[in-house]
Amino acid sequence: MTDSNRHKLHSMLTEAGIRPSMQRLTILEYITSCKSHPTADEVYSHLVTDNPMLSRTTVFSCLKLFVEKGLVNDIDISSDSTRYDDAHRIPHGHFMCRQCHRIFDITLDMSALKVNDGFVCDNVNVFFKGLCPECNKRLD
Amino acid sequence: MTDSNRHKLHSMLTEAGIRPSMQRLTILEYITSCKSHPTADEVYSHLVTDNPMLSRTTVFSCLKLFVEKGLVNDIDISSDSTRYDDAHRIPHGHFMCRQCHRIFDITLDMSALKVNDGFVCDNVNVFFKGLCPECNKRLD
DNA sequence: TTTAATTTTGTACTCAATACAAGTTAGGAA
DNA sequence: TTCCTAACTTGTATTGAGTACAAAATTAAA
Repeated sequence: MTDSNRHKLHSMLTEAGIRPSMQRLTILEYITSCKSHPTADEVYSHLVTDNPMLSRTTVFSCLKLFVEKGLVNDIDISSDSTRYDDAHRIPHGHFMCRQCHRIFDITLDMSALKVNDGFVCDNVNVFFKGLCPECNKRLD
Repeated sequence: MTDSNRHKLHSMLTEAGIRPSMQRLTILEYITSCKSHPTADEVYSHLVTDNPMLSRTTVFSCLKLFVEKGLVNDIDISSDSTRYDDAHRIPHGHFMCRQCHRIFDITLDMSALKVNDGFVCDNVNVFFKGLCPECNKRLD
């Protein structure tokens, strides 16, 4: 991690009202640099090799905190584990392939999605399911 | 259940390629008549009072089958239990209140939501989260 | 320093969902 | 009808993502 990146992550945490710690910086660094929409256990497995003292519980609780503070989005596209995504990207939808189970970003105009009067919405998700181009070709 | 309704449910099952059974008719009848987006356990708890021999496992497996065959939609709007919704309604979005945890239908033009070329989509979900009118008023 | 508050860690636990095998039911052939 | 086979249901045991909790470690402030 570069010093400038570390400083940026540090600011993201403090601006969100989260006290920075090594664990939180490490986890946020991975989520913001990762494009695979990992589960909490995948984040843990990846980080624990270089941080042997890291606890699985810490990963779960940090990710939960990040979601509460709006730094990270949680993606409940299927009933198995929750996946996580950097919230500082242009809003987009997600596509889950039923065959390979990968998650793809889908460019969308999310601003068109409005709720009825009286409802106060702080979060929108658009989830698509089906076959990704690769799996569709393979199964043809 | 009226005879005409029973006949309609029977057709829904056979047309979806599902062999009708008492359990399947009972579960489908409840889902299609219910507007509360129940979890599998809620479906089971409600039905078991009048059907004491009904098994929790049967409810889970029937609902899973209905989703596979497109009779019912599964709503994974939060990371706790999956909720179920009649698929024979006009497509709509869902709003989950963070306070009372109820799920509300949101009228939406879902046909505007398209995926990138190459992807084959068979299912779309739009999930909103925030405060429902009642809870928003109460917390003001 | 000392103290108090916060964070991390590890273990134990919860509970939605599933695997599995035994028991039951239903449909088709003879 | 009766037999046979396949499909369905049931109950128990199990899985695994996520959480509760308390002790240990770290940090901020006085």
